[in-house]
Amino acid sequence: MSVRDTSSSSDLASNEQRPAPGSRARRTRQGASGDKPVSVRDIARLANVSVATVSMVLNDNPRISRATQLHVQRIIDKVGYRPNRLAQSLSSKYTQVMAIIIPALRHAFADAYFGEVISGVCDRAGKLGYKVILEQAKPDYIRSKQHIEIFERRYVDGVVCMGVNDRHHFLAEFRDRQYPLVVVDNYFPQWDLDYVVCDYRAGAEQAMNYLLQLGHREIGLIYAAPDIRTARDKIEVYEQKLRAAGVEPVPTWKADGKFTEAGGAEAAEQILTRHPNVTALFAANDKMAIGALHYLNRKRIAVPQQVSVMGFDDMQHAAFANPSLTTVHLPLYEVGALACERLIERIRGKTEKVAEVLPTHLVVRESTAIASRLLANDEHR
Amino acid sequence: MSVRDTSSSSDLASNEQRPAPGSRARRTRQGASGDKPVSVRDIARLANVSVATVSMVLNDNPRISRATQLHVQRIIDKVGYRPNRLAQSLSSKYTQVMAIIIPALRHAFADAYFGEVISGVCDRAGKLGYKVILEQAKPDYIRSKQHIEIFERRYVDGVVCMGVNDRHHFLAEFRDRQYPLVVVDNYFPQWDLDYVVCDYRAGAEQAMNYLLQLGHREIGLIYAAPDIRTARDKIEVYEQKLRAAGVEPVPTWKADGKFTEAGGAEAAEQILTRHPNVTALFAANDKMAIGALHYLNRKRIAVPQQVSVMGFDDMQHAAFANPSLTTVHLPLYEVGALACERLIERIRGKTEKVAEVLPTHLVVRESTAIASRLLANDEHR
DNA sequence: CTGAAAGCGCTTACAG
DNA sequence: CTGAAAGCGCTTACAG
Repeated sequence: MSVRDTSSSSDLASNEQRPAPGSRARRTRQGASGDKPVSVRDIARLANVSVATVSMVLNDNPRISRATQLHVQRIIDKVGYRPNRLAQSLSSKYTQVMAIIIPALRHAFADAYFGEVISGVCDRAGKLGYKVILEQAKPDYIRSKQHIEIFERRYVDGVVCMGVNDRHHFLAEFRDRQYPLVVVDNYFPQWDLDYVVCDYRAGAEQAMNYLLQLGHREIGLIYAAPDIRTARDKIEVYEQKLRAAGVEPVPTWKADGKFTEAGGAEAAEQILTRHPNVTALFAANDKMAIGALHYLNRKRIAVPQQVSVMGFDDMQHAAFANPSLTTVHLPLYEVGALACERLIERIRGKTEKVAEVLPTHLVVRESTAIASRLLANDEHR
Repeated sequence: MSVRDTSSSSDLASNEQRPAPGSRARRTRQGASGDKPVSVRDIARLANVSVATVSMVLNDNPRISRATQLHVQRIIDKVGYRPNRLAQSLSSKYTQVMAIIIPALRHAFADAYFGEVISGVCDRAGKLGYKVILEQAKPDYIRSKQHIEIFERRYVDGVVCMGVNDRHHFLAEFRDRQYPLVVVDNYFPQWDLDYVVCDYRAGAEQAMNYLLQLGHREIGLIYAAPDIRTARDKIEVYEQKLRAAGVEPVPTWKADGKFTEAGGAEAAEQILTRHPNVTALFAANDKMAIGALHYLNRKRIAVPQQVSVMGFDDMQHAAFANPSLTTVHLPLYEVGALACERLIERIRGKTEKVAEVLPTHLVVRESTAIASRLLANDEHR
């Protein structure tokens, strides 16, 4: 016992003077200038305290006296010491990293919808001291359990999932393993997951109320992705609102636009070919609405004089469509930021269920007008 | 000496039977089910080999015999063992993580331009076993040296920088410290940095050649960000090409559109108000071109009959503008993917300078036509 | 070809 | 309030 004590304290003493025994020529990369980066041990030596004390100063441990705190901090600042995060994470329970998981869409990040949410997540994460990694959940990513691996291999403390639908059963695996997860802009009554979402029902109501008030009755719906709960909400509200206005919705007033411009154009064509008396098109996102505008322009159908077009999302370019797009504004940036914040609270042990719904509002621009059948003159406006 | 040996081997022996001494009730979080995750030691025990051997199997070390390799691998697979990446990174030199740094634009990620590049980086990184973190380089991010910190604190092995301009002096700091860096879609003759870029000069030439061939002579330029080298390239080519065609460019044919739709609309207004005889507008990106289209539509100036509009970038929505936009296609996804790949090679020790230039091509759509002054009838097309 | 040991740079009970 | 020691889970010379 005493022998070990002696040997280890002599080891320690020698550490003060020169590099530890085994570390002679290892690791030459740090800073590429060849010098080893400064460590807790260096600070401890300079400050004449133990490494434990330095560590506690670093972590604002209240057990450290104000005097020591200041003394050690001054040295840390002077030397410009930065604790190695890998070592911190290995010792502590946390990596201070979260992942944004988004499914495998072609060039997914090029979509302004996701981009807005990502911006919100990243900004808030940065403010709260977290890093964000980006994960694309392609089918074989899930199959090979890589979404679980990022937790098991200690890459992240939690995940934020966006663009997910009802068939993404992998979401339930996070819950089963108690890995912190917040779903963004969607919700899953069947799986009991935390979520932060825009109020899609209210948004759809605002859109439909406005179109109905303008006198539209035969209203087409360009929907998409019925395997997404919030997307179904829009469809349901559309039908409910028509019925409430005394109009029985015709099934073929609807067409799937797949959330793309091309899909929106095709859907508009389908609906208007089958029902030339439709006076308004409600698209479930701005991209499809812009696709519809494109089709209508090409067919020389005047917007909004002959057909009104209503978008959804209020992406930045909606204001610069020709004509500019009336749409429903979604607080996507805020949704991302809030999801990030709630996730961090979960990681830190908060147990209350997260179920936030943020309000939307209508933005009236130039693609909507009074229903043409109410006017003597189609050219009006 | 013999005392230490004895005591440590008895420690070791006891480790085989039960958790290590100090680890009694620590770390209860892993998997939240309470059980400690399996480690190299567990695998070593199960396979009857040393942890060194397991580690070497994990790292495909060729010194391990084929038989042991297979034997250990089978056990790893059976148990579903996943090495802790934090521990791996702490021991080895690499984190297998790279950062994408992009400057502080409002909701930066919502821009399709950046999104395309990011998609390329992420896809390629995933294939090569790297994770990607997102960093926004706001002014005080740089001021507080956080871009250096991600290296010093061992968050990342390298960075890819996009959206940077000549005043971003922090780029040189990466080079000075020999931190791996690849600049995406821009280049810095003054700083000797690795880069992967689209051929902006060739792209601008394709655009100008086409407009000139259509008979346009008084061509407006909606430029932006002259502090970006590739953006200046477009301006230079525009002037060179005009002169080569015998036209002396008038300074006020140019206006700054700030790379936004609103800026593009304003720039178009400025140019056409001052020079009503301008027959074509060349915008340095699609967003500004769409802003210009918006202004022209509003002013009832027919595109392309009265004024042609040329974009740049070929973003997805360019095809759905009204009218659809003639533009220059940029291989942004490929640029991102290649930058990622070259960065990883750099991280792994390759020393050759990276200076890749990827080709662009013209995409002719409906926003351009023969110069109106050449036609008797302005309504033609 | 394989093993024992030291080390990576932190944090955290534990003891005082 | 502070220090000594063990531990986090890997990798890597070094020795055989």
